[in-house]
Amino acid sequence: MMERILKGKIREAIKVLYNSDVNNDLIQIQVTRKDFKGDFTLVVFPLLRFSKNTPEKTGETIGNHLVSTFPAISGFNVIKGFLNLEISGKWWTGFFSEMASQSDLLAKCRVPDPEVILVEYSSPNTNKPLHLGHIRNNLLGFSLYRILSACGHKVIKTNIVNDRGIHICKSMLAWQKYGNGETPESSGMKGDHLVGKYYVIFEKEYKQQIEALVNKGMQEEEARNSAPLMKEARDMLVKWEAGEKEVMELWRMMNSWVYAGFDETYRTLGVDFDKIYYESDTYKIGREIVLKALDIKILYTHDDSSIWVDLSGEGLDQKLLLRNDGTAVYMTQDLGTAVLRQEEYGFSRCLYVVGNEQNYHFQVLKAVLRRMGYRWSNGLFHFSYGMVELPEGKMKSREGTVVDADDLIVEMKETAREVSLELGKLSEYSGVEKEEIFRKIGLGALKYFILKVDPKKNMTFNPAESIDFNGNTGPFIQYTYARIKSVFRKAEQTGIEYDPGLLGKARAGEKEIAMIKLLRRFTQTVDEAASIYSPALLANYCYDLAKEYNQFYHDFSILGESDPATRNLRMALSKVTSEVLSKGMWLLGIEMPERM
RNA sequence: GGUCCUAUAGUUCAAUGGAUAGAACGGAGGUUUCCUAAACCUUAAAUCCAGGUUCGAUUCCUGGUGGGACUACCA
Repeated sequence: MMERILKGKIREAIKVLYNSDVNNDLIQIQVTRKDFKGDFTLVVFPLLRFSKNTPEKTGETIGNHLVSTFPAISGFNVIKGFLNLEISGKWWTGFFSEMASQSDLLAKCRVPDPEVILVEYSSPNTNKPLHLGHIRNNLLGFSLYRILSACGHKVIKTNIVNDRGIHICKSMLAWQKYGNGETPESSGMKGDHLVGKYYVIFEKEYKQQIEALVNKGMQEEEARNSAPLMKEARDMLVKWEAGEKEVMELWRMMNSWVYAGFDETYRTLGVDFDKIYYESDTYKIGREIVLKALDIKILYTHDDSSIWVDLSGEGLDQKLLLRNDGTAVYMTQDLGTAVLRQEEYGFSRCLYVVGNEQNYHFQVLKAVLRRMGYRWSNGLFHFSYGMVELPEGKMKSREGTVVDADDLIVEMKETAREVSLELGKLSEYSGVEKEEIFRKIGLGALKYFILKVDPKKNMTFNPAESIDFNGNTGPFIQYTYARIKSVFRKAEQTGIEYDPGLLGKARAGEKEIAMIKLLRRFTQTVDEAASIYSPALLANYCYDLAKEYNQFYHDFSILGESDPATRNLRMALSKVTSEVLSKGMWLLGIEMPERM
């Protein structure tokens, strides 16, 4: 790594010039900004205390010393307090030959001490289909999995399905009353959508009952509780918890419909899981640990015998962990899931990909586990991401403003088809091939749009405008890739061969060196994306690289270049760029079409 | 009330405490006998306010203001 070498040389230089030992933190090396001459920049301000001189003089002195002692540095200039070091073209081409010959681009990213890391993502409710918010969740979770795996960690993708509770009973009850035995087969509906339909029917009927009661003079609060449908739903939950046969069978049947539907969505989205947990299993474990903790006086009971934890010492509140009837709440099952996972995998880190609306929940979860003495709770990390909002505000299922995941994916593919057919570049390909290309482009646009944004920020999705295929978009990067592939097809046709052996002989021009510099940043970007959990970093890197390559492609002929060494260099640059783009996008879960 | 997140061109997004705050879309204008114009080039346009720390602040700290979330015996 050039930065590290430079740091060492500069340390030596300061030792010799000023007879001082410098802390590494004070040697700040950065990539030289565009518009300035040079490759790496040393910020000299922090070193003035050693030189006891002006920034200009200090830069000058260090620059001169470096040029005379380190051959890779071919020159320098000092502007204000910035020492811009110029690295010789030979060093760059040398670096690039090495990179071009490497079979595994990510080899440098492997950490010396791999960890076992669990990533929990998706976490759907089984009473309604997935929506745009879940898409962000799934894409982030899956991409984190790929990025952390690329760094050599053993990463386990898990999903926790919220498959129990009153909300599930609502769909079940509505289906029982109004469904007339409708099934996914009989209706032709996707299972999760069918179940979601009955959830909506329940809410509609329930609302009518409340209104009727209020009109008879009842208070709204009371009406809400005494509406017949709600009573029936509660009865059903009691029966479910008691394991009553009929209810369990209905529950299993409708759940199986939902899971089949989810599986389809996951498949089209290109995400999967190594291990799926069900809340209906883990809440029992949660109950046990809560009772155990009560025995050793970590928790306390209220007058009504419900069980609580007092976290006011940690700046949090009291929190209920088990109801007075012994039934579990959300926190109970998450405690159980965490403990179960630790037993099964012995993870050192567990990432919860869950929206920022649950920040408080995860603070409490961690605090309770710590209180209970689980050391590994330190490794729990809430990967808190922002909401996806519509231009008119938050998505609300009650107001029907939810963007359905399946619909959106279909629309994306359709738009890709329209754009593509209009451009008319694919006429020679078969229907199947074309469909595959449309799919990759449509999904690529959607995925990139979501992943390029800093995860912790809320983002806006405008159905009419957000999905573009020009500019800073997935298809832009895919297009760059497809063009490179096209160059190599052309090379094959015309019999131009790429000869890596000639790389050493090429002299790189300014633009070629710019490309090399950018390519060099790939592994650093992967490392950083892993350490700060940010796929967005990688997405933006891929864009920068594609942008740079497009300029290069526009300004220079690759195959048309007559000098064999230069042509080879340009071909190598194209090849490595395509590999980096493809690998980078792969880390985001985005596929690349060979042509478009 | 308390806690957390957030505020950058008209819009959607960038910027390890560093130089002249980058892109894209949209606006205005231009490039195609040449490896894919889903591209490339030119151009106008922005750091919420007030303090503080620093040689240097969009970035860190404090206080405001605006937006969002949480503060459920829902999940």
